[in-house]
Amino acid sequence: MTKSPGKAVRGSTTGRPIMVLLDLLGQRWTLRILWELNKVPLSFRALQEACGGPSPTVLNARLKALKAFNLAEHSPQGYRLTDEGRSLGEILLRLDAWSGDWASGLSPD
Amino acid sequence: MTKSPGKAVRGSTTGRPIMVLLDLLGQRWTLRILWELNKVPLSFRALQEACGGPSPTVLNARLKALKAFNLAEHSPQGYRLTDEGRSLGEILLRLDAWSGDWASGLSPD
DNA sequence: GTGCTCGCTACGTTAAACGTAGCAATACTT
DNA sequence: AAGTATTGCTACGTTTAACGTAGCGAGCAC
Repeated sequence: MTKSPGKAVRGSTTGRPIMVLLDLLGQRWTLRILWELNKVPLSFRALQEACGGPSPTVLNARLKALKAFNLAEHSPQGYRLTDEGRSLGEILLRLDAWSGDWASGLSPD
Repeated sequence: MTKSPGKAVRGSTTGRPIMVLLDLLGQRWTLRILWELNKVPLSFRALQEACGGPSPTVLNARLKALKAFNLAEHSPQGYRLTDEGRSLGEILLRLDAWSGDWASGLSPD
């Protein structure tokens, strides 16, 4: 069974796109994979290393999901984000910017 | 041990804020909790229901983390986002907007 | 007191992720 | 052509995260 907007996901039966997205991004490694691929295309093994060593089992599962959702694809140059994936990646860059301010407010040195 | 920017997290030993953030948001229910609290403050039990029924064990663990990271707090009106939490919530609204376009591109009816 | 809701904690069970091993396919080397 | 390396995985037994139900102590309502 392939999850997609319109179908039920963990914690929501409505299948609203945002719920599907939150469910997808809430799975371990998904955000990190998007983050890494947003910087540069990587081979399976290179991606695994860049992420800090998730098991190939999970990595493959996540890549499968990202491909099914048209966010990533497997090119000759390795795995990379699609156009849609890159537009999502831009939001991740905002998270990065945000996290800087956030960190400087926490546990001040 | 309390994780915080500067300390190691799953998949990263550097403790860069973005890594801490991706780790936090990549835990199940965290994004959803932020999403719900970004709309309206909720009591523990109401939040649990709004999220679609995560176990109280996990919910409490997430709330603990969000409080430790100064993203949420427990007010007399229930759990709610801090100022910082709300600024993160704004980025989630962007995710919502993005997900609309994303969904319309997937599996066209 | 009786009965509510509230914020949890306990605890046994299921599901997700781990880590190591290894295989088939292609590419590179000599 | 034969050997070596790399790539993209799959298999599988183990550990960790999340589940789900039960229930407790505190506070308020009547």
